[in-house]
Amino acid sequence: MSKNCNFIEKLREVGLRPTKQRVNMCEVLFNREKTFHFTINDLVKMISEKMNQKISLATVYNTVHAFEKKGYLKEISIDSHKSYFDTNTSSHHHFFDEDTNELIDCDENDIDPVNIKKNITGKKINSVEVLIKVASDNQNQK
Amino acid sequence: MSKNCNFIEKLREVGLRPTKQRVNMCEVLFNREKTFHFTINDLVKMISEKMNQKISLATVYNTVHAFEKKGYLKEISIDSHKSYFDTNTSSHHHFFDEDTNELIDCDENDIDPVNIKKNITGKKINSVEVLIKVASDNQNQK
DNA sequence: AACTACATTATAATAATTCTAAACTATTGA
DNA sequence: TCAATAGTTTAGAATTATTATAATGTAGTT
Repeated sequence: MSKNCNFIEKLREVGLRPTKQRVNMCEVLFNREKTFHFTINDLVKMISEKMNQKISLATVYNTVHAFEKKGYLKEISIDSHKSYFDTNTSSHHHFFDEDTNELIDCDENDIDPVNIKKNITGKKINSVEVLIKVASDNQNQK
Repeated sequence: MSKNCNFIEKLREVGLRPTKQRVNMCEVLFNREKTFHFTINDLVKMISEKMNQKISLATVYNTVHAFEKKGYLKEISIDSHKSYFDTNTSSHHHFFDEDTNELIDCDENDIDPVNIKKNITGKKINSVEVLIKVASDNQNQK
């Protein structure tokens, strides 16, 4: 399990103690080919399964927020009831499939760079995010 | 108060009964020069002041959602803790000032149209929204 | 091994939103 | 005009999501 060691190192690098829960969470979140989008609920289930034992909800919240603060995760808010986290923390955009409630990364080729011509005076742009909501062609939207 | 009559008509048009609460809410929301951005909490306060009496929280939620469903309001979600409503329901983009927690409409001249080159197969685009988070130039972001 | 600081946990507390059912009101049409 | 009725408002309860608490546990250091 040299991957585990990787995660232990990575956690240490950002000043997070590599506890059993955090390493397991890393396995679930980052040991994948593709970017991963999830809700807290999704994650609790997956980690419990992976660890084969309960994990405290509070721990998942704490750890997700710790990862977010350290730049391992990014929050993507769809509406007041749907908040996702994304393991891809680079600047990129999203499709949201309203039929399946699935969040999908935009590929660089999917969308041209957003051209902001005029910014608020005296302010610096911290992020630019595009959210494209899609749904089945043959049914009513929303 | 011919404005009231306007609101009464508009409510009727979309099949909402023009109750005292709804008309007052319309006054607060739509009787303005500029687009208006607000949270539910903001709104409860403003309506109570306007009516000079309490309005039930449940009514505000109900009515905001009714207005949203009928296309009078649009929800803009910043993150899981900050959800705004916008009286400008046309397709447009936003700046979000992280210093002041203020949501600001992008003018058409502020940003070029977003060019989506490749959509999810078999899906129709329902909306495209850009959110530009800004903050003071001279202090740390986030 | 033992100390210390940080993490985890179950549970309680808080906050945001929705539900409920009783009271109320706008609309309809006799 | 007035009663019937269907939709609306309300306070408060219920639900859900998230955060706080404080006791226990664990990683890192000596």
